[in-house]
Amino acid sequence: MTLRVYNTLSGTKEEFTPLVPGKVSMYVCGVTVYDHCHIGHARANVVFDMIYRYLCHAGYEVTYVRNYTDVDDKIINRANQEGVPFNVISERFIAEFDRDMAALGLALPTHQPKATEHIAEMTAVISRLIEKGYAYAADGDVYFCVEEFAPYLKLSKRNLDEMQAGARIEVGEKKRHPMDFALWKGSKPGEPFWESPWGKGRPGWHIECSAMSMKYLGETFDIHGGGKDLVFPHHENEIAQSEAANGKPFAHYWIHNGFVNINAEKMSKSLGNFFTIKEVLEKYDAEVLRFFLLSAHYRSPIDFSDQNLREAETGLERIYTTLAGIDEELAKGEDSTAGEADHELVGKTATLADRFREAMDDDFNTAQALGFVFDLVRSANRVLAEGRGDNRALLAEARDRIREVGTVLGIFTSGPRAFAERLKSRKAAELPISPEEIGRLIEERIAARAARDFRRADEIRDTLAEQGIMLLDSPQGTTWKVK
RNA sequence: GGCGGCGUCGCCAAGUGGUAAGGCAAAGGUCUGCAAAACCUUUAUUCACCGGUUCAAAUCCGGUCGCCGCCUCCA
Repeated sequence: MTLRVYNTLSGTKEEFTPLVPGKVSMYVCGVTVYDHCHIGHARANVVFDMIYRYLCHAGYEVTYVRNYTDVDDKIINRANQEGVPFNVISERFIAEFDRDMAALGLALPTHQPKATEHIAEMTAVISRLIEKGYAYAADGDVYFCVEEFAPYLKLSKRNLDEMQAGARIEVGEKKRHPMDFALWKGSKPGEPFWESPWGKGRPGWHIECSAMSMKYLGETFDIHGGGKDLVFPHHENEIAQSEAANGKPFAHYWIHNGFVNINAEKMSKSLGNFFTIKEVLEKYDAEVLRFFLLSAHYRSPIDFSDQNLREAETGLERIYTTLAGIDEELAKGEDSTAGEADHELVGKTATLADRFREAMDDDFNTAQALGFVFDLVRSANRVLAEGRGDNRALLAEARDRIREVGTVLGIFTSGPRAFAERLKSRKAAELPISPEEIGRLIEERIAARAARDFRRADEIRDTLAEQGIMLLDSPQGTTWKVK
């Protein structure tokens, strides 16, 4: 089975055929670095990280480019508010972005170009557009002439007349057509600027992606991605600039991820209903967040709520519990006897990689892929519960298959014990009782149980339970966890 | 107003022509001094509603209702 990808351009799933066999070139729009990232940014970046990892896993040599938009109105505004140069703001939030992405366990893209380091490439594209009659300079600004580019709006599937009827467009006096967009903006006093054939100024938003993708990936490349909200105008304008300048197709496959919602409404800065990545990571483990984001298909909206995050946490814990159980079983040694291998577990283990690939080949269906993992987990748990000391090699195999899937999705990457400890210490910090006090009560209970004073033992269990602590008895002793 | 998407068990979520994955929650059982975890069993004859096409539809077509997104910066 071959990879099939939903292409926004055609509106259908298409078989994925890269330009150069065995290689994939992919450009994803990064962030404008003027503030901390929110969960919506987390989703977009986790989704494309997953796609990147899967393409690599599928054997492609992938060149992945993700940019930083480090000059723009919002950055300048913030810099003015704080009374600092714009690059102080952009550098600060580039560092914050990098920190957030590292916390989420993202692989680094091949290239992470910054707009301000590619001004020359941009002015070159703009000059070419003017020469070809697709753009015009007007009093220090340069605009793209949308009427000159016939396929304009082919990605968002609109038409110019209707867009105008919508009439929320400001008719810039320098523009010939109200939909024309800026390639270059003449700088006002106090704004950062670069020299150009049209005077001092700075690039428009869209041109950086055209120029940088061309530099790192060529005039035509395979995949261009970003959030759904970038379809219009950003990606539409990129297509116009690049295809007009080069006379060649731009990106072949356009992939857009769905939004993160809060109460079924889009999370966004303007609505003010957003959570930053840092806020969420104070409450939930990064792997839990990642698991949650991948538990729905990347194009569907996903609703962010405490309940959903907690469910994701419980689900992920279930998988880790199994991995821990397998490790414990294996610690007991080799297969005890040459017993018969459990048929179901053999089957589920042997087919996981294929089923995973099938799900992922169908437009990166991570939700289905995780369902298959849970299938195998249940089989493994059954064998574990049956105390099959004769199936250890098989259990080890199952664990390795689960881990393999996890590597591609960027989850199950911790040791099971480390994961459990992380969750525990995170939750313990919110408890009304100290771990020392819990330990003391556990000791007391052990003594009570040894004396068969079950009444006192249960009293202690109940007291702790009231404070959200569950005691777990096992032959190895008593441990506790936070519920 | 234009364009696009969605509506599947109490909740989350796969499934896009062949007779409803998976997770969470819930109930019963096994295990346990009692618990927890884990295992086993149960939980949608039905996929917003109404028509139509088909041997066959959650999946295709038409209509209705509801929700959301884009059309302005936005992942």
